[in-house]
Amino acid sequence: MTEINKSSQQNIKESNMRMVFGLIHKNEIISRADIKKITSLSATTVSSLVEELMQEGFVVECGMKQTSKSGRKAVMLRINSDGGFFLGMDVIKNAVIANLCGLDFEVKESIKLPIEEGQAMVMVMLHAIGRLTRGRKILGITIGIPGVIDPKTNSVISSTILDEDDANDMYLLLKQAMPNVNIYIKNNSGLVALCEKEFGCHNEINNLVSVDIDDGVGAGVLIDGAIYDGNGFAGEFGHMSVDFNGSRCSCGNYGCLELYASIPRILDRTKTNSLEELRNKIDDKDKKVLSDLQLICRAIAFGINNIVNLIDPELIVIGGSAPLLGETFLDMIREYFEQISLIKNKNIVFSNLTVNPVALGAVRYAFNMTFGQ
Amino acid sequence: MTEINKSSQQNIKESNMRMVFGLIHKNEIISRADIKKITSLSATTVSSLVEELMQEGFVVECGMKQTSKSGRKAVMLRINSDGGFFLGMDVIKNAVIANLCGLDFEVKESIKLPIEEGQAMVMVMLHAIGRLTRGRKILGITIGIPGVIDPKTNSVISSTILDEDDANDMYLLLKQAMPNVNIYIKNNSGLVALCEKEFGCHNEINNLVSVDIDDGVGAGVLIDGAIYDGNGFAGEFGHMSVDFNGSRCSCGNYGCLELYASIPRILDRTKTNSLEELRNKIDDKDKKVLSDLQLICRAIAFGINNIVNLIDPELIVIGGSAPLLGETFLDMIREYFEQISLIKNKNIVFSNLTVNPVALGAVRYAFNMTFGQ
DNA sequence: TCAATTTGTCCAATGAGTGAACAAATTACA
DNA sequence: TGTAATTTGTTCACTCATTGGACAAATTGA
Repeated sequence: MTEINKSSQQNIKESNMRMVFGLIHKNEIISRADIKKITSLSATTVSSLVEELMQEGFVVECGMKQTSKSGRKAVMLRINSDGGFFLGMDVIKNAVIANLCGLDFEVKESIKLPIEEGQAMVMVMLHAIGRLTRGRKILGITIGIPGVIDPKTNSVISSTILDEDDANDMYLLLKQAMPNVNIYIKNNSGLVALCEKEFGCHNEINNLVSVDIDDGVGAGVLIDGAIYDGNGFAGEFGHMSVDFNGSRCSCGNYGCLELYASIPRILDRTKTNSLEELRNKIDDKDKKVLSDLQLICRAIAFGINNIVNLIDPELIVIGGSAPLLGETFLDMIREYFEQISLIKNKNIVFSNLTVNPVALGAVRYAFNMTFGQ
Repeated sequence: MTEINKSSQQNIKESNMRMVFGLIHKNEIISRADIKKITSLSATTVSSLVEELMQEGFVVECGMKQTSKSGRKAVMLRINSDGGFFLGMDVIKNAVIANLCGLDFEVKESIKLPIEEGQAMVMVMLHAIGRLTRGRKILGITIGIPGVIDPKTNSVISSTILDEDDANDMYLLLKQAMPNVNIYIKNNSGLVALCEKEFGCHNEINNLVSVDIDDGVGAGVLIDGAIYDGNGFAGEFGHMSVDFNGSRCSCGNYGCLELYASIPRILDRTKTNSLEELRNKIDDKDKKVLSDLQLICRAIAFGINNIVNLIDPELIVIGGSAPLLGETFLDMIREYFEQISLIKNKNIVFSNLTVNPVALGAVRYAFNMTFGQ
């Protein structure tokens, strides 16, 4: 028999509690009366929900403030940033980066542990978790991995950087170490997309694609505010083809975007040795380099246009190392895009995040799973 | 101030009511006791919800049946197929096709009204609505349109077949004629995708893309069981490029899939005059035709692979006129796909629907909006 | 100083869901 | 045939989240 989720009074309370918490979180400081006005919950309900949030240590009162022309001052409420902590991890080829954040998403502590040759990756992760979580109220942990994860079982199906043992046992070993904490394993590209939505200063955009240009080319897809994984393989943007007569890629496809637009390929084609050198030549308007970049930017524009023609997101954010190349590079992409696109004036921007977007996205993911987006 | 939706007891009831109705609908006949077991609602609640559904005329009792080894027979429940009606419309270049269905989705009545030169399309639609709805309890109407619709206002932003007046006033005029009925205006490709999910015999698949190959090439995107419109332009699959060195398309892009895979282009390239002729030549293993089809099928495979690398749906359903070409055609596409894909054994099938998928999808959309999916 | 306003708590009432008790219907078996 | 066991579905008293009204406290303005 199928299991179905019935609704009960607990659902109402949880949902309203999340809403109230979300409001306090978003508004920095707010009074019970204003929460009542915004939510149209009754004063009684607001008071009782706030009371419970204070009991749990998530919310604190912070003085009185005049909020209207006349009448009694209001007691202001704010998040207690130390009321609970989330841990977000970015697992890369030879290191594990772990950030610990409070409820205000400020990074309280951050460590980067190298992974030595032959060392089991999971052990390094456990070490990082041990160091950051000691004695703290941990509400959730998210691990960002380059690879395919089965969303149902949390198991890593395939990854370019994990060996089989690491992939198989990861979730269980982590869960064993932190049995009372929710642990999420997510593809890193999706976390970047979430980070862009939540911290990228794009206001209230819920459908976006983040394009990551680095050693490889990937994409994170955000739909209705949530990371979209498809069957686990969503976001393999680097292996979208823009030329079915192009050369063969290691993935088996022909004319993949990654063959044009990964950083190594870009350096190769422009005959430069580093991003700094390339950036300087772009800024110096080096004719040869600008001409070499044409094909690259055109390929990227075709890739983005293919995304737009399929899922028409509100925003495309280009991140990874690409922003280091400067606005000229972006403008070239935009120009090609406008030439070929059915939908004009699409919002295509560089990421303006200065933090590690995987680790911070990971923290935010755990937060959203705990408190609702 | 932002408006936010609070939860109340009414939400619980509505949600549970939908669940119970959905169960009865899905199981054809079922007893209160079985509903209790499946939902884990209390017997009291099940009885009271069923009572209300019967009052509204959506559900009827239909005799007793032994459902277990021993004990009292159970009173069986089923949907009252005449308890309410939905109207779904497929608006094409020169005609309006309207289907009226009861709660069992059987087509009770269907009409196709031609649109004469110079006639206002909305008038024809109103005429169809008038004829089919008279004296019936209408629960919802969905109009399927080839074009871009603003999901917030229900207004048609652009369409290849509607003139400006028709596009602007459509929703308001329809609403005026049927003020008490919910009216939805949706892009036709999305409705096809929904129809495939609900009636295409693909069990429990919630992420799929339907590819429509006809005069044009389009796609409907279904994500988590719901039609995904993006900003309104999602599904312009025909203008995905597979060759950035290809010839220019009327849309401004180069190497669009539509230049290879629309039915007119297919007939053109294979030098045949009709789909029947082409089908016969394929079945006769005409070497020339099979060779001409290679490029077409390869282009389609590249397009599908691009979809898969971006959103990795569980299933790709190819519909429109393409299934008339037979399994050989599909196998050629699959073969090319396997050669180039990162993700193997993707489910790519022909549509097996024999009904008008836009009109039926439209009915289902209105149903889902009323009773929840 | 008093009226008006605003904040936030207390209290009785509403309504959705629950579990226990129970009557009715049916099978199994002595 | 009669009785025990099982199953179905209803009635009733109870729980819990939310609500609206009453009310006290705090504050402004006249």
